Amino acid sequence: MDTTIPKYLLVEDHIRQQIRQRKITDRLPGERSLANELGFSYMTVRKAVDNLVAEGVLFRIPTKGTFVNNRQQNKSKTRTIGYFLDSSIKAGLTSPYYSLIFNALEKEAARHDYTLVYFTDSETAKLKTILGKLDGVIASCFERIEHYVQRIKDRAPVVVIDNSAADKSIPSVIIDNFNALTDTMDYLCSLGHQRIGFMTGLVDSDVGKNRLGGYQTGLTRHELPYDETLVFRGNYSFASGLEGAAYFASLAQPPSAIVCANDSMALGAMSRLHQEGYRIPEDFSIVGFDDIEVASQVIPPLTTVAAPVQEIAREAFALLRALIEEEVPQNRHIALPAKLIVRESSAAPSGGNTAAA
Amino acid sequence: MDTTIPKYLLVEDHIRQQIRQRKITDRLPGERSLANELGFSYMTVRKAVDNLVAEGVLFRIPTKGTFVNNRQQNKSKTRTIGYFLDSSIKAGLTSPYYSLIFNALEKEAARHDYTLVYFTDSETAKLKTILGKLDGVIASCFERIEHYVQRIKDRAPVVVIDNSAADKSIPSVIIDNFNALTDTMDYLCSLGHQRIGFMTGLVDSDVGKNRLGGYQTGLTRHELPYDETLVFRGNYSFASGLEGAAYFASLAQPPSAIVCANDSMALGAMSRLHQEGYRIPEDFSIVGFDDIEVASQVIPPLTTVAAPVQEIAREAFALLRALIEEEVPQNRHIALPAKLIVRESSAAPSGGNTAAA
DNA sequence: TAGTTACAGTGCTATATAGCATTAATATAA
DNA sequence: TTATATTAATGCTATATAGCACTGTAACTA
Repeated sequence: MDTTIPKYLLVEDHIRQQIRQRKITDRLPGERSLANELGFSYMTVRKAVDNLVAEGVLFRIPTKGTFVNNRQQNKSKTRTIGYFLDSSIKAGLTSPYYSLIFNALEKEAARHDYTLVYFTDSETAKLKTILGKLDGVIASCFERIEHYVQRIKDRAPVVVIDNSAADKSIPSVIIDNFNALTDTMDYLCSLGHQRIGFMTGLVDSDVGKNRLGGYQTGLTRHELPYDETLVFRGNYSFASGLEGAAYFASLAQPPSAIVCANDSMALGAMSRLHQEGYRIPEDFSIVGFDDIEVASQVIPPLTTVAAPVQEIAREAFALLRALIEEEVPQNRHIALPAKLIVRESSAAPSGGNTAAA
Repeated sequence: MDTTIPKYLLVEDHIRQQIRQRKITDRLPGERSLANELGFSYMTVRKAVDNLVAEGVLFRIPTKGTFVNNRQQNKSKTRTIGYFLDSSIKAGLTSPYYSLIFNALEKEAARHDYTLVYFTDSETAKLKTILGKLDGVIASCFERIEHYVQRIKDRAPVVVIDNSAADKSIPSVIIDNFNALTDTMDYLCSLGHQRIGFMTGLVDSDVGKNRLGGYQTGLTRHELPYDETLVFRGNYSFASGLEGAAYFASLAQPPSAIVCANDSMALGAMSRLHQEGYRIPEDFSIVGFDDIEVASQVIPPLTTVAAPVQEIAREAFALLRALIEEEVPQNRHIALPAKLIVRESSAAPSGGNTAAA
């Protein structure tokens, strides 16, 4: 979000990819033609090549060309694996959800006698240092998955969780967000809600898209119209939950229920609605997603979809182990169901529009 | 024989010589001024400096300058340091405070070209594996500091933060909790509060003791009696904040202000009091500790003591670096002041008992 | 006095351009 | 055929310039 990727890194990644895909096996195109081809300036491409040479990926023979260095590293088993969190969600450590994930992963690692270490985004040089000490990596990336993962992949096996890369060769473990949301909609409709608001997360990511998609499909399944004014674009933060709630409350026809793409926003929404004198669930039913620790403690306890963190950890770890052992996993892409947990923040609408049961 | 020496090599040699002759001992002139001084272009000088940085002769701190790397290479081998979090507060990753700390540490590490890795409690065998890959460790331990630290100490230098060990040879960086609390009490008393409740954290630890001690001393300074019923034993969790608030509200003579040993409890307290129909700050003034992210976002924004996380990170890192380089730090125990940030969750008591200013 | 704003300095990225040295292939000349 | 020049391609060095992001400080304002 804030960090724009330097172009020379893009070029590096591109070259790496070409090598990985065997499109380049020995000699690279000349620096100038590469520059033309990619649309970057000569000096930029040169810098990228320089770096790769420094890394040992490539080597140069003056007047002849630049070549791929084909000798491989030996992989040593350190029995340590890393959990990587994209810096764009590094504040994500603040996000209680990632704490759940981390704890679950650690538990799983301990069970298999692995040690888990957490690290986050850093420059390639440091990444190299770290990866040399790890057998494998489990990564949470929101955006630019490929950017990160490709760089890691050269050094260690990777499994992505909670998101999936366009490059389908990268194994992933995700939540079935779509069906979790249609379930939520089924539940709310069965209570009689007919105007249901949705507070999105970051809709660039798969997670965001699928939760929104589940909401929309849920509406159509129950023959409810899709109303743009009932969708608020949040960003997963408590603060945006506050905003969103204020927005919904200000509508001429406010919804009777608000579905939030995560718990932090749901808590923010409850806080704001409370403050403005509304009662929950009488005036608004609130539903979250993740089931973070406070969700069950807050008053009223939050109805939310429980992310199956332990299962995610288990599957991700199993996948990673297979990759480390150079086995071929049966299934490289796993989607896990998530279950709605009904607590007290949701109820039938009191506005009297109780419909079908 | 006729091979002309590249200018950037001349520049490199020049810089090397300056360092050797002690004409440059720490900070280099800026790249631009160096270019002017030597009569070469900026990019040429930059290339020379780039190379020296890659060699490890120099290191850069963006926005600050470029510096001579005086440390011997063999001391710090991995340029990776660990942040250890006692498993008793491992849920602490859930605790937003430790996220703040972690982020601050990482920033500081990056600035000195170190990589930070997070790990937590595990058996000695694994601890050994990890420590072999680290140059040093910064540790947060609540209980049994010695237990953990001694085991780490054999393998790598350690600095403890937010707590101090009985063994005074272990360096530590802590917050001046005591004075932070007396400041808080001064503030509340100046508003006219005379019955002030305190919600403790875990009182086994230094942190817990000193915050409680500051509260008590604050009372006596303002000639207020120490009343056991006004002290609730919490455990830093949101849930115990809920409990504590319920307890205070149930008293025959409830306090007009509640000081909480951290923000999570303060948020829990606000939630509960809200729920029971009390207004904040009219019925209860609430003060927290830490200044976590949501503290400023919640309604009403929370008055709290801001933990100086960036300073903690800076000092801890400086101490650790000294230990890694086997220098003798001037001061092995550092206490940093924390500042009260007044927001809207605190005000003069409305009960009419406004006393001395 | 305390908070805010503006600015200057730092390193970082990016591009355009110009010419050098070396090599291999090709064309030309003996 | 052999030798020599030409040419194009490679990587390498060098400079000028423009703007970004971050940070600490100095000046300003409330």
